[in-house]
Amino acid sequence: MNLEEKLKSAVVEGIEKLYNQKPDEKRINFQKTSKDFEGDITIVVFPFTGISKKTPEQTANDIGNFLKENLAEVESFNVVKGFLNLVISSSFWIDFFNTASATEHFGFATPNSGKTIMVEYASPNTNKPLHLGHIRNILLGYSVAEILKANGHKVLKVQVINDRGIHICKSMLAWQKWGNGETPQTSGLKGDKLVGKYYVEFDKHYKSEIAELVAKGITKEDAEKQAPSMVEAQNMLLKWEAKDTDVYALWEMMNSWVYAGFDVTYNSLGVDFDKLYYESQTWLRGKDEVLKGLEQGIFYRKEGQSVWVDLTKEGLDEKVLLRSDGTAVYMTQDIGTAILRYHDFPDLNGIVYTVATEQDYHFKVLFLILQKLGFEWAKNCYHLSYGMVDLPSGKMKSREGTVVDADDLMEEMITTAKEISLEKGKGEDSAEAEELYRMIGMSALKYFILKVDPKKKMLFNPQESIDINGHTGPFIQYTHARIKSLLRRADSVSISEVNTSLSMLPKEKELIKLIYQFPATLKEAGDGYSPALLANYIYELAKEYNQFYHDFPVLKEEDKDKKNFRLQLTALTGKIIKDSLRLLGIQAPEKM
RNA sequence: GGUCCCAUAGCUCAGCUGGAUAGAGCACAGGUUUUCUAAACCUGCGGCCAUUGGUUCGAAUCCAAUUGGGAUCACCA
Repeated sequence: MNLEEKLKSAVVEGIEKLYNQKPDEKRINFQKTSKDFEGDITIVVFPFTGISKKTPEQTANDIGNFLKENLAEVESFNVVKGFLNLVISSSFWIDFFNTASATEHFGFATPNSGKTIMVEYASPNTNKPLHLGHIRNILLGYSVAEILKANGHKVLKVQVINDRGIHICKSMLAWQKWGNGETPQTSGLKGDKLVGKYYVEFDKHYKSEIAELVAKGITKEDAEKQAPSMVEAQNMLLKWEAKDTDVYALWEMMNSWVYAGFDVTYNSLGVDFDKLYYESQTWLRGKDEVLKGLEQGIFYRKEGQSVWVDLTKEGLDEKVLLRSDGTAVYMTQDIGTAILRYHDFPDLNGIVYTVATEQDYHFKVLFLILQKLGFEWAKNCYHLSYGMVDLPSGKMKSREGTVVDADDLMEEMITTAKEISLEKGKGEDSAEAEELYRMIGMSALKYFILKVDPKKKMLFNPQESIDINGHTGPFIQYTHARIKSLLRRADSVSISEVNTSLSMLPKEKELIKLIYQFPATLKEAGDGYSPALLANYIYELAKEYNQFYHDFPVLKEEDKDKKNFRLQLTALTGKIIKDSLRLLGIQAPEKM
């Protein structure tokens, strides 16, 4: 039983004894005591004045007295208006501290003690390189997965690769016509960049063809359909669906280039996957499921043989699931993929889809359809919807070329980290130093993105993101490095359990209280799929530690017990920072 | 037009299920080094929490309307 639970049941008991009436447990809430008053935990007693029939002050005093007499942890209390401020005994805090220090990964739940959850993230198209938007997706998905693991769940990281469709054919066609056999090896380009180049190439030709046709007096709409490039691309798609050997071989070759390119980016980002789903392998399954639903009368046909689902009762629209020519739409594939996943992993307790907020409607519909099809598990599917990343210049538009390329961005971050280090006179010319610049640059980028509430859209200002002071990843890394440096110097000192009678300084107690909140914060971050909660927490912790570090000696403290205590406090803080950073996908250097 | 999301300091963001005088960082002005990493720490400056009404002991937080911004509503993906 933790402190809050103990307090809660004691408050219930106390109110019952004092006023002969049971209070509503939900109305008992605790909060941190404001800095302006003495105390650790505050109970708001306004809700109980109805029961006590006394003034808030008297009620608070009654309850305070009861708690003080009946709970060893409550050392004293004071009352300000309707606020009952409790002072928790320092022996409680030290006891807690000793246990936490002795725990391997303090705050983490026992591995595999919870549910099995699949987290989907990244899921790019294969015709364009990854950009800043993908970075937010990837960092979020990865971090959520790691946080869920830390909360004891078994997690499967997956992505679905959109490797099928007309867009791929466009790149293929352009490469065939104008590529002269160029490969990543001969061009020196990353595979995804090379394929992306031909996608752009296609678009260029396509547009000029349209312009030509329009000049001849054809409407724009018709021109878009008649343009020779488009007709050819569509033919290619038909050939692909018929598994034409040549087209298939080309498709496989170019996809392999893209995957190799993506892998490089994933590697730089430090993320991984347990399983990949390819749409080319799942799209047919979706068709089957839709046809089954049609037989069961869940869906219906419209004129022209297209298949639809009616969601008007749910306040949504009608949605097409199969075109009149029988081909699949996006939704069809997603239905198939979801069902396949539960087939692959029967013990799955939920799927988290990390997909941009633009698709809120799509996922609402998807989950509804799955429920209509009778899949109970659909209610455990969650759309982790994240906001767009805007630039100071406005929105990112791939068509307008205002996209921030993922690889370029990372490189720039690392270069800047190096420049700053050199400016500060901390640079040196070694492989080790290069690795450090990489860690710092990447942490600036990752923290900048992860500290923002996923649901909210965010502004990505390149200059601020590269910042290393203040509320940033490097600041937290620095705190960790500082801690490590201190501990290195202390390695000859034996660390032993702290005596509960030791008197703590306010700053030390503040640190312990903050550490006390770590498990709850980690749990909230998991339950709410929000790395931002964790990110903001470690910033607080790092800041609190830095203040402590600045004001009080650790190694130079002469009192042996105090020195031991401070060393352990330092060690525990360092462990929590390191563990938390890892959950955010950020490395914690030993030196900076 | 329907539906959904958002609005907090000059800028970027915190503020958990309603609780005490709304917090950080950046920017700006200044200060701290014979002592464990100054990528640190401290002080100052900065707010009608978009507006209006409601709910109640109590609202940045809940409800409604208004204004401004964004997303979405394809036999696209």
